[in-house]
Amino acid sequence: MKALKIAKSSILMNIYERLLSLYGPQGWWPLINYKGSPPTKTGSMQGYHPGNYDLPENNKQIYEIMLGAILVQNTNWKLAEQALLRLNDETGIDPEKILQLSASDLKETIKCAGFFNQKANYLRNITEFFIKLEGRTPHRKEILAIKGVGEETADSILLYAYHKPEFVVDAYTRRIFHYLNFTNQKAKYKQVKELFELNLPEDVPLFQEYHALIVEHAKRHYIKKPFKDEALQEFKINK
DNA sequence: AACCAGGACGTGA
DNA sequence: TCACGTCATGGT
Repeated sequence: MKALKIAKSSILMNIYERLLSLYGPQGWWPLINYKGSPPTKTGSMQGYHPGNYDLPENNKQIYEIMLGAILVQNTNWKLAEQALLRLNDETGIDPEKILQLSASDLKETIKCAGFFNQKANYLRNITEFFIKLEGRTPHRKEILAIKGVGEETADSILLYAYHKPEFVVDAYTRRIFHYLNFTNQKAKYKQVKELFELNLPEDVPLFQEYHALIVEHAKRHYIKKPFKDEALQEFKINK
């Protein structure tokens, strides 16, 4: 049992190193309010602040990560970012000003990111939450209690905005590690999360970069079926 | 022209 | 608990 755990740990690190050497640091979480960051697209070697794991550097950036985490739900970052930039134009990412926007204005502003009716509500929910925090770091349960925040979004906020060692599991993570036979399709969120958290050192920059690399890798090899993934073929578990 | 995107929620079984 | 349906725009 312990031997298996060590082996898995080693393989997970090898996969990480492989992805990192393939794509380089991704510069997550992308921040528009980051001086010296040209608003370009994310992706391999195109992140906003690759290799900088000290962000966010202020409360506004924490709030920006929260907004982005909602906006990017079930859409791509390019569109979420457009919505974020428009919100920035209108409010400067000021929570009070965002609450002052009318519902219709808010919806119109974020329309490009899809699901704008519910996301407008979710943005308000998380904005009220953020204001009430008054700079305090929230617990996972508190964040999960916000309507519009599920497990992935909560972990994204904790990992990238608050540097908490919570591994983020998204659809891509499931897809890759199911393909490699590390998890089954129907594994619950917590199970997949623990595959990483129990077999990797509790290292925030590692968790941040790993998740970002998974997304980049999946975009390249796990969109069209059947999946091939020659880059990680050697790590596939035979069963 | 279907299919997909860095999900979450409500519902009925 | 769980399997589905729903939410919606934009890119390929």
